[in-house]
Amino acid sequence: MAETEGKRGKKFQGPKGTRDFYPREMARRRYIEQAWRKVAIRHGFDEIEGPTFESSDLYAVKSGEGILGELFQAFSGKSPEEVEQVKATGRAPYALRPEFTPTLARMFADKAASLPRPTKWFAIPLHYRAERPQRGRLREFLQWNVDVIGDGSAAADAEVIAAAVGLFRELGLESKHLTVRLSNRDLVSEMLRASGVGEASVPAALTLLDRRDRMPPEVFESSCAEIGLDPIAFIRGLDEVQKQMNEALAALENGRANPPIDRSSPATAGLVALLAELAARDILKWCEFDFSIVRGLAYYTGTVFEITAQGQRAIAGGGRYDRLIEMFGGPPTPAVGFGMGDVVLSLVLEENGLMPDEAMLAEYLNTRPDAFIISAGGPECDAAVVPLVAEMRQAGLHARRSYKSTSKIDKLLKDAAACFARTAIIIDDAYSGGTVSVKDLTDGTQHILKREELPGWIRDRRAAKP
RNA sequence: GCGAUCGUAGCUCAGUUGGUUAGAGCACCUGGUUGUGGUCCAGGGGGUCGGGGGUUCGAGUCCCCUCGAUCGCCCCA
Repeated sequence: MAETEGKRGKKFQGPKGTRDFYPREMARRRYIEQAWRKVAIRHGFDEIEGPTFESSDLYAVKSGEGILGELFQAFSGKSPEEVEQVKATGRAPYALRPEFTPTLARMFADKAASLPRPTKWFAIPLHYRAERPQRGRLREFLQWNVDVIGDGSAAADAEVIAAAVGLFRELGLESKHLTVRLSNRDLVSEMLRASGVGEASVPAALTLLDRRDRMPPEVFESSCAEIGLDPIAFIRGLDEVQKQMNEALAALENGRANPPIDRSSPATAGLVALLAELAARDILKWCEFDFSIVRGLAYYTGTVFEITAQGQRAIAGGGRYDRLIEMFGGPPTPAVGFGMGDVVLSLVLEENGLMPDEAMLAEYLNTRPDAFIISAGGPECDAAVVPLVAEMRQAGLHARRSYKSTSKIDKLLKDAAACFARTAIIIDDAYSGGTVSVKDLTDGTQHILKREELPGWIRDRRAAKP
């Protein structure tokens, strides 16, 4: 049961696959959100946001059956027709957003005429998927979406990948922790056609390749046979091109001359162009080609990639979707982007000891109190605490005090340290003369100051610290 | 949607072959009455053992159902 009857009334559990964010967890969440936002802005992306729920039809436009089955559906229940529709069809008129790309495509299509090319957008929305929760996968999660719209060049592909790598660098992750695995659907499709797969069977073949690792070899082979593909020869050919491309990547990274690559294929030429763009952004060492990456979604067109850490599900995934804006009623517009979830990212950070402790989070998130005011005298000193806190706050400082009933200085100072206050303002008998003692809790030094000097002194002191 | 394991205070756990008012550490609160920072001492609040049902003289301890978490399958936007 989700609720239990206790002496005090009902007790509820949170819904399956959701998280409660107490201050400690919230600080970690803010840390990730802030890094996402900071890095996206640094890379020239503007933040957008859309509704938490959309018309179900929006997700039906480009999705397969499986995806619709994972939707959290929503309806107002206000009109009998609506309720009837849900009963009859099992489909509600709205759904909580399972991904952001349809919203983004809709938003772009609506204002396409007035938007610059390229348009660079990012978002940090909550997403909802009615899946069975597992490690690294919940039913409600945050996802960082980064997209370049209106630029079909390899430069745009590299631009979004560079943003992902920039995020990893911001958080202290290194190329040894993560790999950006690159592929290209056009290249794989081209090779499929060259191997005798009919045009109509190419999408099925891509899906097959995507699932290759998750099915028994016999099944894979028989399925290949059905669409006229010789799996052994094809995989060998694919591996050969992959090897060539990875050699080219290594050569470029080490500043050696490019080994000869067959550039007669437009797709191969595209990959070479992508390499040059990645090199220009100094992120080659994070990347490698892996043509087994196909991505499940049908709407991907050219470059596709996944970012993985050892032993984890993908931390991010994305690619080029040049047809999607058009499908949502906009002009033909190339686009590329990726999504990165907070759940796996958190796991990877924790696994590598890169999640900051409470004190570091307070510093990074700027939540350390500037001043913690305590009384060290008689009742008149006690009475001065609240007015002084108010005074500091009016001066724009983050001021706190203790809510304990004790008058023991050591316990009050402990209270100050517990919230990582930068200074403790100690009101003692000198207060009637207009001075207080200020203890700098970061270095232990203590100073006598006039009351009116406090805000300026605290600010200067704070600015002087690294 | 399927299978496996687990579920005792806010957290980490202990609870002998079922037996008196369920324990510890940490955290939290209050004291140790003029005292300067993660010490020390004493005291206190807080669990009816995820929830429901059953077996039994008696269940946290056995059985069934259910909720949740974890791992795998499906799926993975």
